[in-house]
Amino acid sequence: MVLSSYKNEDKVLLALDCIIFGFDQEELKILLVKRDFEPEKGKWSLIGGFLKKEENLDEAATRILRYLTGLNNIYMEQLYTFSKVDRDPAERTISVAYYALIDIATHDKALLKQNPVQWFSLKEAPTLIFDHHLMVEKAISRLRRRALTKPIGFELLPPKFTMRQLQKLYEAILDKKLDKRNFINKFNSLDILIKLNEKDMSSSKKGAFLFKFDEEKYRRKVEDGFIFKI
Amino acid sequence: MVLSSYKNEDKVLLALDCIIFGFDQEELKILLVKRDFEPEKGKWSLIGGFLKKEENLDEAATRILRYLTGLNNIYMEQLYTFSKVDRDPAERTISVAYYALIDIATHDKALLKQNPVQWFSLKEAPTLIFDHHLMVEKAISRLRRRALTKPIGFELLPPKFTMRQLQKLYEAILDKKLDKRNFINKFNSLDILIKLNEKDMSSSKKGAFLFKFDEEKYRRKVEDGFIFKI
DNA sequence: GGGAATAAGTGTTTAAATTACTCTTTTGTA
DNA sequence: TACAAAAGAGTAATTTAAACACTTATTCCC
Repeated sequence: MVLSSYKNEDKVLLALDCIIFGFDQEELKILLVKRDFEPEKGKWSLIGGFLKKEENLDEAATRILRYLTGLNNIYMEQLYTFSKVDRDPAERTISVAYYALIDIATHDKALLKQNPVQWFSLKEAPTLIFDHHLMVEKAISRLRRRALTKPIGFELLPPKFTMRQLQKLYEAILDKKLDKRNFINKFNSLDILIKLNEKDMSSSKKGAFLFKFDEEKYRRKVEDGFIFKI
Repeated sequence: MVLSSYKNEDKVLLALDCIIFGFDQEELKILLVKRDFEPEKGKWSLIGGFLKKEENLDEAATRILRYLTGLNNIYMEQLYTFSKVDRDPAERTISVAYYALIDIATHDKALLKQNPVQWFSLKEAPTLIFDHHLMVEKAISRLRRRALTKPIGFELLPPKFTMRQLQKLYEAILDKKLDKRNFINKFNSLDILIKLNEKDMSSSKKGAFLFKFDEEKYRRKVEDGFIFKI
């Protein structure tokens, strides 16, 4: 059985579901869609789709996300494959979960065109169909760990951001308050940010300097054995 | 397409492949099988099989492993799902990789009955079929990270082991030398080992005390917020 | 124009964790 | 009985993490 040819094996439907994280300067959000077909029509769900014969999973996830947001170049990562026998009551499907990170401010216009999708704060998200809550839970815990060892947080911010925004993002991801001075000292010691000669005046009278992530410098440091660890 | 019913979607073959790690008191090994069917008949491969309609992936991985080793209660964890379109030249298959940890000494007899399987040291393993080398690579890096934050190493040791054996295991997993005193101090401070009133006399004249992992104590500590970190 | 309000920006001290490091003990075997 | 072979045990130095509070710049309002 295990060691035999595979002519007579069962085939299955392979779905993909995307946990799309966004950040709005205050809290982490996820993008959900109101399902417009059975089963579970009218309920909130992760964005999903099915794998096609001619594509691999990363490509399928990208296609599904682009179909929804109209955007390429989104950070995505495969999360886990969910396979409970009756997870979808309509038909046996296995679902590979991906998570994506996008900056809400930059991408909101494209999304707003799509009627049935909506951002929900993590803490106020509605009940989801199937096992989607498990997927979200696992995605949060992966994001939390990943944010400490890879600079993926920048995917959730605009290209230029203040230190305050960066700190608030990490506080949202880790769900705990951080000390301002320690945070800034730590990040400065990593030496992967470029301080711009520009201030953001929207949040204070003094104005806060804008920074951007120095992707090239980061890459070079990694090549030299540097490990990002906040 | 994404938001439509799923009557007409493509179905695929869903395979599983298991990276089985073992430890023989000196180095990390993986268990491979000589493939006895086409394609790639006669070449070395990970242990694999296909998902059946009535089981989920964890169950399938357990079944496949039991079929091979005759054993239950093996530590297994889902690793990643591989989906390159032409990864299997015979037919489009998606493969979910699992990795398992077993103590070679305890389980070797059962394995020896199975002719086509063989242990290979990681550094001397033969070329593998398909994308199995990617699976192994990813499994090693997962194991390496996991071993630092979960006491999974004990799965690779006999129930009773010496401090020396434990250290050698960690050295094998992390692929670097560790300082004997620091290692022992660190582990003692975790306070999850039971020192037995028994010595292993096989490796020295003085004899080395045997220890065992206190699973119950570990569980209780975790409940109190303890995080294993070596 | 002066003062109040608001958030930005900045270092030091203390505690904790990690690393580096070597000699003595035990006991079986020659 | 002495030699070989691995076990066992503690301290000092360094690095990293955590706690902590005041000054500065600017706008807005009076």
